[in-house]
Amino acid sequence: MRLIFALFKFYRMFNKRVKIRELLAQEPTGQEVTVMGWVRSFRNNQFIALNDGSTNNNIQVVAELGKFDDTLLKRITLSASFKVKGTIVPSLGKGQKMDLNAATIEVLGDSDAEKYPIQLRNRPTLEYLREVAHFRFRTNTFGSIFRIRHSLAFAIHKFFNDKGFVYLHTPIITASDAEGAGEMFRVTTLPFDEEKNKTPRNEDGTIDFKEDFFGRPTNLTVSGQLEGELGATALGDIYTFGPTFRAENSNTTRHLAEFWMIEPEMAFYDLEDNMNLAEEFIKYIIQYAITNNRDDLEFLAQRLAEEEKQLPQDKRSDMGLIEKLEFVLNNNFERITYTEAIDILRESNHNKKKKFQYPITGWGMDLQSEHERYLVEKHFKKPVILSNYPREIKAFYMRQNEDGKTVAAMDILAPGIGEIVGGSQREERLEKLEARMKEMHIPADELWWYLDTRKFGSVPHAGFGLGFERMVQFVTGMTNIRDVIAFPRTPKSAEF
RNA sequence: UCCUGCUUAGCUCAGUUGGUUAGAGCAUCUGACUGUUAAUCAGAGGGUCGCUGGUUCAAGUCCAGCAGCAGGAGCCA
Repeated sequence: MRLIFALFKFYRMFNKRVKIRELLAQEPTGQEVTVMGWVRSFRNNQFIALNDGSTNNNIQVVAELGKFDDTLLKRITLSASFKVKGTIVPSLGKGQKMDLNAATIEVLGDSDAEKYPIQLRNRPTLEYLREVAHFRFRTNTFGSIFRIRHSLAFAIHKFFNDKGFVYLHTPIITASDAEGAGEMFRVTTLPFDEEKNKTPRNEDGTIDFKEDFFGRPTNLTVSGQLEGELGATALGDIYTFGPTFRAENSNTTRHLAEFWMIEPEMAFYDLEDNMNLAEEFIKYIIQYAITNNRDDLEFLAQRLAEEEKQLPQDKRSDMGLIEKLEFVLNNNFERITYTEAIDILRESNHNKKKKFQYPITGWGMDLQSEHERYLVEKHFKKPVILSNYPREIKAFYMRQNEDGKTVAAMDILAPGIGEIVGGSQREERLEKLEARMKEMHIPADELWWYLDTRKFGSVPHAGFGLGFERMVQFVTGMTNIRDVIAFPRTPKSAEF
């Protein structure tokens, strides 16, 4: 019995695939292993750099000269896939600590080098890689980005789970058109062939949505917040983490038509509790990535440093990527009110020299990107939490402050990214909420279910939304949001 | 949606004031070499100059329209 077990163990040792990340952490002691992966480079007709996606580091497979026939060697091309069995020994070369001396090399899938769109030595641009998004995963840059993206997503669930939050799945398809968070994508099964006039019509010529799948107009969600509040006012603390859709014609480095958002919503929280949670949350997930993705962050830090070398001096960052993240961890976010922000901006030399494209007209104005950037990047040089905005420039559901002018809103602004979190304490007083909805022409009858939370055991509560891709941008240092999501959806672009 | 810019070989880019046959590096292919490290060396093939129209004896180059992409703005996360 013991012999069978030993044989089995030996068999497994020799045949079970080991991930390259695990293998490289071991010491080379002549162990027999099987690895599988894709060819990154084939040097000297003898050395195969094999990568399996578990890390940017490759295992160097040594195919001893004369041991394998030419027809096999010809098939070792960029991105071809292989199963290699052999022995791990200390490397004779200088670039790596171990070699895999191949006993057998088995082709899993050929890769026609003439047609393969990415040549790693060519330094393909990020723009080009977006056009071959199905292959950009095979580059070091995107390998690192997507492993970090995964870590951040996992850390988010861990953070909230450890705090006893309930992960709530709010709907992707919503009937509510009243959230006011931007243009929506219509969801319908109605035919829209205008020529044949198949679209069902009412007598007055408008479209008859009673014939539609849900019997009413429906859209893709722009936010799970309102539904989230229903959960929070029963379960206590909830968070959502799902896709969100905005049909805005936005062409910027920080907008997507389909993106992922985290929206925690907490009963019995006030604005300050909300800010404390958001700051702790952001620091936690950054710390998680630093602890668990050191190699990938170092790779991206180097990539960013090289990219910035091409920029003029004044556009380069003061800190390296990892330095920047550690700085964020080790310092409190600056907390100021909107009113204080306006004062700072008004008194700034930048304003006095009339360098703002949009002048500081005074209290009540909406802050432009350039103003936010000035506060975060020039004045404080760290993340800033802005709170208590004028009620006129904020959403209907935000809690009205006693001054009658402001609401208990808070935005977190991050250097290089801008607004990364938007949140508020919610208006829990029915009369105040209804009055505000009336002023802002929000149809109360469509939101009867939302208002009910204020009629039956209403409680103070608060929440915020964090744009996941913007967070990934901040951690990876990628300047374009399209490079931190696997398959970006932007205006005129939905390939793959 | 607005403003600005870009579009030349598989990729990254040169291409002068409009002038004969549009170049380079890398990649690819062929050969050589063999402890390489983005391997190296030699040779070869590879182009509808984004699309449509215009100006001109002549357009990669000038003009207009369109498309796509990028950056900035707005909207926002």
